[in-house]
Amino acid sequence: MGKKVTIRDIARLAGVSVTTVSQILNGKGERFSQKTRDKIFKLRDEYGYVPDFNARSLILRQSSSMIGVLVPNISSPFFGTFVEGVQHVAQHERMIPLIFSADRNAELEQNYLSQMLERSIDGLIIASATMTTDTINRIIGARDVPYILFDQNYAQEGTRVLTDDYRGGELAAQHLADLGHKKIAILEPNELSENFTQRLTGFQDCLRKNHIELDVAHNVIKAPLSRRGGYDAAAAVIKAGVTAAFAGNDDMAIGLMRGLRERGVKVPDQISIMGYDDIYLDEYVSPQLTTIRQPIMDLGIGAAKMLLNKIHSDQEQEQIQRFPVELVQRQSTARVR
Amino acid sequence: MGKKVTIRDIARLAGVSVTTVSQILNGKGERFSQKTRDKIFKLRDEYGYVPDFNARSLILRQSSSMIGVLVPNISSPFFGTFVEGVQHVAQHERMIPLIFSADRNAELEQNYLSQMLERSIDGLIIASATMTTDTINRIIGARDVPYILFDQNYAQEGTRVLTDDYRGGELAAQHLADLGHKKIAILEPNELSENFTQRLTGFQDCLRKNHIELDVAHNVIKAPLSRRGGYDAAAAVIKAGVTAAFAGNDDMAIGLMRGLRERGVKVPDQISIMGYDDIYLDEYVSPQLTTIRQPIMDLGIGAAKMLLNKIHSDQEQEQIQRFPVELVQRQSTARVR
DNA sequence: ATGAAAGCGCTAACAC
DNA sequence: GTGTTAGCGCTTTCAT
Repeated sequence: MGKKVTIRDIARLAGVSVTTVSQILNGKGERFSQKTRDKIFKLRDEYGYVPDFNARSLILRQSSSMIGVLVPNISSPFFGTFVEGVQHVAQHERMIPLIFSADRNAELEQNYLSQMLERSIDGLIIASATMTTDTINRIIGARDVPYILFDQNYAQEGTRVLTDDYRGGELAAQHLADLGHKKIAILEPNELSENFTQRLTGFQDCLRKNHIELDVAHNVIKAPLSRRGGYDAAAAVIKAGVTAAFAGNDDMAIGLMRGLRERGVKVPDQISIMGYDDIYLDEYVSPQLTTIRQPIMDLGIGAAKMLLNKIHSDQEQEQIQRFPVELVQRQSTARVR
Repeated sequence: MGKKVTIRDIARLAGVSVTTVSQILNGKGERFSQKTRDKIFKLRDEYGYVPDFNARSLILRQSSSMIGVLVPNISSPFFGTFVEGVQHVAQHERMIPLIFSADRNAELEQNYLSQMLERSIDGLIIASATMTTDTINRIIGARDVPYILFDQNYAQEGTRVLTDDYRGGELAAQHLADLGHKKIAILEPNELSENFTQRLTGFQDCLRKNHIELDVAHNVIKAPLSRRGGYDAAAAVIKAGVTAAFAGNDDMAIGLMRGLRERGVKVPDQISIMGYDDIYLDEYVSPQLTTIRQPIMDLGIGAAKMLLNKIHSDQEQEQIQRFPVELVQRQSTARVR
């Protein structure tokens, strides 16, 4: 790496003290002669001197100015967009986001979490598929690191950004009910994180209100929350003999549509499909996907702002920021016939 | 934030010296009595003591163990997947990737670059849409930070991972030629980065070999490299009266297909569409997209490995790692009629 | 078995 | 105008 040049090297080379160099280079050099100043700057450029980040932050007791972001899957449109929102806010405050994609792997998640903590991160945004608040708190330990929960969590407490999942479920159910569907299937993940529980409760409550019975034994289909998961569940959906299906998220819905297409089932003519999230792809698949929109980018922005706020104000109090959802009606749902 | 507990606090609390604490906590405490050791560990847990990262790396002269990754757009399937590849390798070596999505914004890119450099990053992977190697070198300055170039760069030099873009262009052209297409349009971005130049040269050379004329004046359509860009270019493609179009990347192709669909043009019956990249969506759109496959995840893995290698071995020598491309034939292309 | 002391590279009171 | 000095929190050599 080539030995690093230190402030002392520069001082020696210039025949001045380190103070002089330090002050001048930090823009506090008014009191030094122009000649000295020029010399120092010249030397710095010549030798490519850069202050050691560690030494500097050690003495200035700066925070690391880093926030951690833990998501299941950065290459998904949903989390990719979310992260862009976070990054946008962070950049604004010259905070660096450490982004980790842990692929729903518990060990990896905890691993990343520890690594971030070691680096004395200022705060965390966690969309963990596996960790409970207990686990998180245990790893954080006595450190005073604020965190914001988001999306897939097994938590009913803690500061977090939420969307109105119950309402989202209702909107979806009402939409299908309005179209006259009576036989409806649900695709949901094996482990129900809090947001899914809400969403499904809203969905089922609303069906009931419309006097529609959900055949829980046959029409609640478990599948991974992914395109692949939806794709593989196509057979089960067909077998269920339903006229509509509500997928856990858009990825899943898009996979399901592909699976149905390959089996010769027409969407929405034979089966209506609803997703959830409103990822940017929805408009590009065919038929365009009807879904419940979450303001994904805003969620990222909101989470980041909330976290920064918490970092700066140091208030213990639990906060919850709630975002609205809405029905986005496109082409994958139609009146039953 | 709560005052941080230092090693001295622990030492004082335990009634021992800082040496004792340091040694024991760093697993070099064999020489101390079991009783002391227990006491120290207990105190650490009780007070949540964690060594200060800066102080520690200052004295241990550790590197930051961070690598920077600069991409145009983290929420795109292409770069998302690439980044996952990078992260995979980094994790393995306990390196932390700093991931920045700069949205093809020159100022932002340089900003991020500086920020990373300030934090004495160990190396960089740059898929910059705007910076030349000159700009990069200028910002890096005298620092000895290795970097790997990737994808969109205006560079014909420097250590980098490449795919055989010329060959990819050829494969695409040959495929369309084989299907009997004579009237072909190209969708390309306004600024041609090196990989695009190669790709298009390969494409055109191959057309020529097949005695197909490309009407450069009308059938080379400029559009942003995005779904939106492709979507908006649909009218121009129709107007060009071609039987096939080769889009700059899959995102663009997917947008284009949507645009054509909305205008009642059937793909591939009326117009065949080819993309480039083989992002994971290609199989989920309808018709499934024919494309030239780049091994995206492998590129990420390769770039990261190469960078780590360069960081550790400190060799100046320019290296190039080349990855193969291949034709993936799906449903968006068909024999002309 | 334990500790004193030096020093990593830097900044900032406080001299001179 | 410029330098001396005292740390920041930590690890490590070398005594004791």
